[in-house]
Amino acid sequence: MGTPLSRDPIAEARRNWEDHGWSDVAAPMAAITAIMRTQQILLARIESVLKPFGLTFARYELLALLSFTRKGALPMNKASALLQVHPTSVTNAVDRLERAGLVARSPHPTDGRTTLVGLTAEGHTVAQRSTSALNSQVFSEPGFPPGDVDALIRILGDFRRSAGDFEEMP
Amino acid sequence: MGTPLSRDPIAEARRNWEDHGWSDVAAPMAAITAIMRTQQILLARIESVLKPFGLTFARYELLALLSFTRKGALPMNKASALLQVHPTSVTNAVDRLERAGLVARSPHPTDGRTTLVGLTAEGHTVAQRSTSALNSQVFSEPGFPPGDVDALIRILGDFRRSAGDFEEMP
DNA sequence: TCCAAACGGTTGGATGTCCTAGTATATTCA
DNA sequence: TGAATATACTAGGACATCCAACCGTTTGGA
Repeated sequence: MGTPLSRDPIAEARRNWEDHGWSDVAAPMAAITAIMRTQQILLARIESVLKPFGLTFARYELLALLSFTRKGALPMNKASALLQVHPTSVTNAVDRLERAGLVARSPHPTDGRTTLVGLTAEGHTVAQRSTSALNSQVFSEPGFPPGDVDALIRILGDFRRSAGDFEEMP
Repeated sequence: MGTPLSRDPIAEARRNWEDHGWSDVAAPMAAITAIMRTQQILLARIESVLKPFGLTFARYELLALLSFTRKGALPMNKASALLQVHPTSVTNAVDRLERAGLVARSPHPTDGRTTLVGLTAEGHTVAQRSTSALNSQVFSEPGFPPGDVDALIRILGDFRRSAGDFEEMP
């Protein structure tokens, strides 16, 4: 995040789209590009808060997910489904968290294909502390006023449902 | 995007946050997580459309940016500023596009530090064709109704301005 | 005129994404 | 009962992100 540009590059792109005769898709293009940029900004903020815990957002999400389960453990395929990432991304995160001593793999008691990933005591502590940090440093000042937060939840919930993420009705 | 989950994992996470006493930040957390997931879905759609052109979104954005300049060329530092990515990301993209014959580097006429990156004839063609494909396959059916598109543009524009992206007032 | 500071771009590295392909295990169906 | 199919997870790889550090060039000020 260097010095601000004097003009909004996405508004500029939208004008370019309109100038080229693509007016009917200029607004969706701008909205989608704005989502990309907003994610990038938020990810950078989140990662700077997590860095002192030795975490990235991907690793944090797995720790947080585990911390909300009853036993602090999940089958890896379940983690992949709930985090909505490819199984190889879960393998990567578990590898790194295991190496850091925050989780441990264990075999499933009855299914030889399945590996459980569970929080260690230290993993539980780091999950709690990093969540506190995110709550106070990112989520309490998200950069959106409350009305916009509610609008985003509705708009992006509708989008995710229509994209096939889940079936729950509002 | 496998089979839909029966429940919205982000709504679930929000309930977890509320159950743990973090009600005041549960909604922003859900909004931010939804932005992350929405970006991921959109990126996957965009990349599947670009794949037949041998492009990724990062490479496409650079080609598109160049195609809107007068001479089809820009200094690399300018590209970095306008695309809002780190200079090393531009180096990476230029390397790959140059290798594919879609752009070429050239020295700046008067500033020995500066490298220009310009579209080749083939790069120009690929930029046009891939933009057409995105317009017809992604931007014409973004997954958001028009009212939501306008709301996103306003909300995310306000966010990006307050994050220091640009100074232009609405 | 010279030097320190800044700029531009690269290199090497860490990280995480998903793809393809492989192996081990479980399930289903004939 | 056995074979085909499906599932779970991994390995190797391509890709793109940004960080830290470096080198060459330009700029500005003493």
